[in-house]
Amino acid sequence: MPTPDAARLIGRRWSRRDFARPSPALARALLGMLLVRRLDSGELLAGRIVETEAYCGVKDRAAHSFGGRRTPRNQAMYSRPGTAYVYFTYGLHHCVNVVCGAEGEPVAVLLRALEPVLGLASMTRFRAATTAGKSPIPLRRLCRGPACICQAMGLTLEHNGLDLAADTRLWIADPAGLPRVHSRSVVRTPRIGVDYAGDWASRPLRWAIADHPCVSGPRTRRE
DNA sequence: ATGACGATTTACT
DNA sequence: GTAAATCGTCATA
Repeated sequence: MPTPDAARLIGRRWSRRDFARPSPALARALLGMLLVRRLDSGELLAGRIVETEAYCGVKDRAAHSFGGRRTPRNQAMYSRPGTAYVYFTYGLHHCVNVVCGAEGEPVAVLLRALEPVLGLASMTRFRAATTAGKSPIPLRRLCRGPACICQAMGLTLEHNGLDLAADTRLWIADPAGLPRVHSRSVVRTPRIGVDYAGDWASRPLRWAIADHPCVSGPRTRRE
């Protein structure tokens, strides 16, 4: 069971309307929020979101829903705002997205990095179990990268389609005790790993907290 | 039925 | 810097 301390830290859970906005707006708004997971054991895992990417639907060549493509894999993108879209890629990795926008509009925000907040020991175990790494994983690397988030939090296709606005195992929360992310410390860059996406590849649709040690990719600099 | 390819991570030269 | 790991998904036939 969550301790009173944990409950206070986690703060207000996001509801449906919090998710119902365009993906760039959501990508910015998610910075500083918590991704919270409750394990079957009752233990809580949580990480503060420090890096996101917006995917803009049918017109976005980098999006899985580009051109209105709708397949068994990406059908969660067409669900209500607040749905979790988890997909499997490269034969070994999972990534988690937050579906947003209007009902049925296939837009989403990819969670790329978290600062671990609760359940660090379990996250470390989950990561070690999937990576078979030799050296211990430093805290800043626990959730640095979209597939690392899923490893650390134990997210798989089982969690695809969960309703973050209602499910008891996975949700987004506005933390009570953590500082708000000021616009001065936010950087925007092109998205990572979408070089195939033509002119959409260079659009600044990645958001991150500048100079945060848990952010993936090249070092981000404050503007 | 077949083949190409990932919204990645890690290790290594 | 480059490459390997590894397989579900999707487009084509």
